[in-house]
Amino acid sequence: MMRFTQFEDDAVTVARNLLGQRLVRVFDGERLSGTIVEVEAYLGLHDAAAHTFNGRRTARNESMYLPGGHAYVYMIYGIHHCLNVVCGAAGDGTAVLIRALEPLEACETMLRNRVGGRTLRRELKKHDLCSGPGKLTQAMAIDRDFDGESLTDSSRLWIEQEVVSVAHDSIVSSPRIGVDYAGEWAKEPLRFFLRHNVFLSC
DNA sequence: CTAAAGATTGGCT
DNA sequence: GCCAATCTTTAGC
Repeated sequence: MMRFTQFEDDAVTVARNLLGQRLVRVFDGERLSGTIVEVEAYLGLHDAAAHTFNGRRTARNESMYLPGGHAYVYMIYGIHHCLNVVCGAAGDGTAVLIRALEPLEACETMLRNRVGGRTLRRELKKHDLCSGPGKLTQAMAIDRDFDGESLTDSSRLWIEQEVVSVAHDSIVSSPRIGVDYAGEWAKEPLRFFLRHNVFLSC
């Protein structure tokens, strides 16, 4: 197994390279994992959709200024957590949001985590497990405690390099989701996902 | 101090 | 397609 460590590139490069790699979380001594199938790039201080826009620096987004390879985890809508991988050099404020996974290992545990957090009435299918940024963090029990975690050193959260890389022409791009407040930046094709994949958020 | 909004999700019409 | 849930963060006064 090779750990993925190429986090120092720009966010778009990292975003594209992360597709097809495996996010691994050790939870209660068990390996939970999934293939990354959907991501979004946030380009830093000049990107109106990024939390670091205009150099904004607060307690919440501080870890987004760490060197590439660290996690930036924040709570959204008071309910969900979102997992980002910081890119570039220290101070860049760039990151990639992990938006969806194809569940691979310990699906039963991830299912339990999903149902446990909030009561769901309908039965959860495999494609409902990690098909959104808030869903995958709930399935993998990732919260603010992981903010600033080093994905190159951590023994509970990291990314593994798959042997076979994703074909260039199977990567599709679109505008990012839920960033309408960002004006022209909302239109930039900075969401990347695997074509025809069943496990996407939308 | 107060208010408003948010890189979402699930349930209901 | 619409809307509530739920609460932290941030901007503004």
